[in-house]
Amino acid sequence: MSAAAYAYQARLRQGHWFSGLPTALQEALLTAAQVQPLAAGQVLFRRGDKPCGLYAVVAGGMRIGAVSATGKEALLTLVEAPYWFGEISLFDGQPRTHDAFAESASTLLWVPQARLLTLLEQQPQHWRDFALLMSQKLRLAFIALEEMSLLPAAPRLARRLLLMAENYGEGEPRRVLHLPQEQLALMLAISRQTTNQILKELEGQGILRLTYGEIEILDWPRLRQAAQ
Amino acid sequence: MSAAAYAYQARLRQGHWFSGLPTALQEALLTAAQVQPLAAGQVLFRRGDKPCGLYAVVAGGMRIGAVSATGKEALLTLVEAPYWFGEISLFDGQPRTHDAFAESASTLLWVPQARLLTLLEQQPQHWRDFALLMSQKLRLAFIALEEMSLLPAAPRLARRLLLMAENYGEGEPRRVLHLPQEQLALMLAISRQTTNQILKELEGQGILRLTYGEIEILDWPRLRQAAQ
DNA sequence: ACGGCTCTGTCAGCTAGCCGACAAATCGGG
DNA sequence: CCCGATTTGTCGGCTAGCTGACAGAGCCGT
Repeated sequence: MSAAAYAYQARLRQGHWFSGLPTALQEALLTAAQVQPLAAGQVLFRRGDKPCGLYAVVAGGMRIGAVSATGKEALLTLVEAPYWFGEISLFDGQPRTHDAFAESASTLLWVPQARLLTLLEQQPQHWRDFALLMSQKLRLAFIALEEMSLLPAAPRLARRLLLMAENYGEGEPRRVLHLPQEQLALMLAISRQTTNQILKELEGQGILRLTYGEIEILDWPRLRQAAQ
Repeated sequence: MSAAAYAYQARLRQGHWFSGLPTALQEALLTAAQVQPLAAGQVLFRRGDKPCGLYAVVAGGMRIGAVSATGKEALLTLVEAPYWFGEISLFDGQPRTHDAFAESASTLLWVPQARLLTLLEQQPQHWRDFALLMSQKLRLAFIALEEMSLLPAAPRLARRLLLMAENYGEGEPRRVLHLPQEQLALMLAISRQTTNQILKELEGQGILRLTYGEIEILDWPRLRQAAQ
């Protein structure tokens, strides 16, 4: 359809999942995709919304989380390019599990649900390829659940930093994480104050450098060590 | 192959996932399945094991969990008939995420990996049906993660009791849960003592009845209320 | 019916991490 | 360049839930 999506082909190929797809499916996705720009803070979908298709972050970043009945926020992840999400509702047709909104001005590729389903009707073997996305997330979720019950706050924080720096396995490692400590706290389910305390401790050891709204990783091996 | 698996057809049809499958796939699964009895405590697979196929509990119960490097155990779930598990490794071919062993003397149906893959090569549209299993688990994992960060121990425990009584959405609700408080504690990542305290509190309110190794649900509406 | 095992019930500290509060630093817009 | 908003840094008090310990109760094999 819109050839505009092809502009991001190279960026997407840096991702683990996309680059592992058969070329024909890569092509089909790009053909079906539409470019969707988002302003900072703009909502893409909310928990409970109807399925609307699959998305890829190609620029900027998305916050995926949920707000509880009592107003407390649980942040699941903060993802950057090249990262695909939204596949659960593709499979089961059930409502969205989370809220998604742009962390900063961002660009997404959007593959509408109907086009995906048409594609999959013609090429049903690709269901497996999309399921692969889900299996990655299920593995990550299991790991997170387990760490939550077994590890104290400090190593959990270190692990999360490493995971985010590697964009959850997609893309190249980044040295600088652009996120406020408050949001990191929400992801780890620890308070902002405790988060700050642990970060300061790591900075004191020369492992991190903290600046306004940013965390820079200075010493990867020792950060890995702090993650146990 | 072995017609023995057909003996459990009716039991499996009580499950949400299996009963929703196309009849042809139900048949194919039963044909491909082998009956596998397990003694109490017997290990089915361990974290890190190679993929070996898909399993269904048809009698007894399985404990799914993992032991950390430091020896602490995190129990993910305790599942009873009719419940299917083991599908993640089917999709990505990666090692098992958890340990699985029989809670009591149990009977499983085992559909070997190779047979499944052959079946899926011939009927690739069924990849979606298996992915549905995964989507259910991912949704449950997300809910668990969120509750862990947002809810205090007591409502979390109440929710888990309800979930287990409904066997995680599969099968009919059961009034009596046969599990020691210690195991419930491991699932919720709270201590055995705290678990006991909360249970006693609920018993005092007439919501539960506690006996040796068992928890009986007396008042469903009020348990739901205690779960917020 | 006895002894060992598992499970429950309940103490009394202890402590990790929460909460509220507030000052200081940084950033962006008019 | 100034003002308001956001973020960081750091208190001190509080408390939910942990740890360890131990008694009693139910169950199972011999």
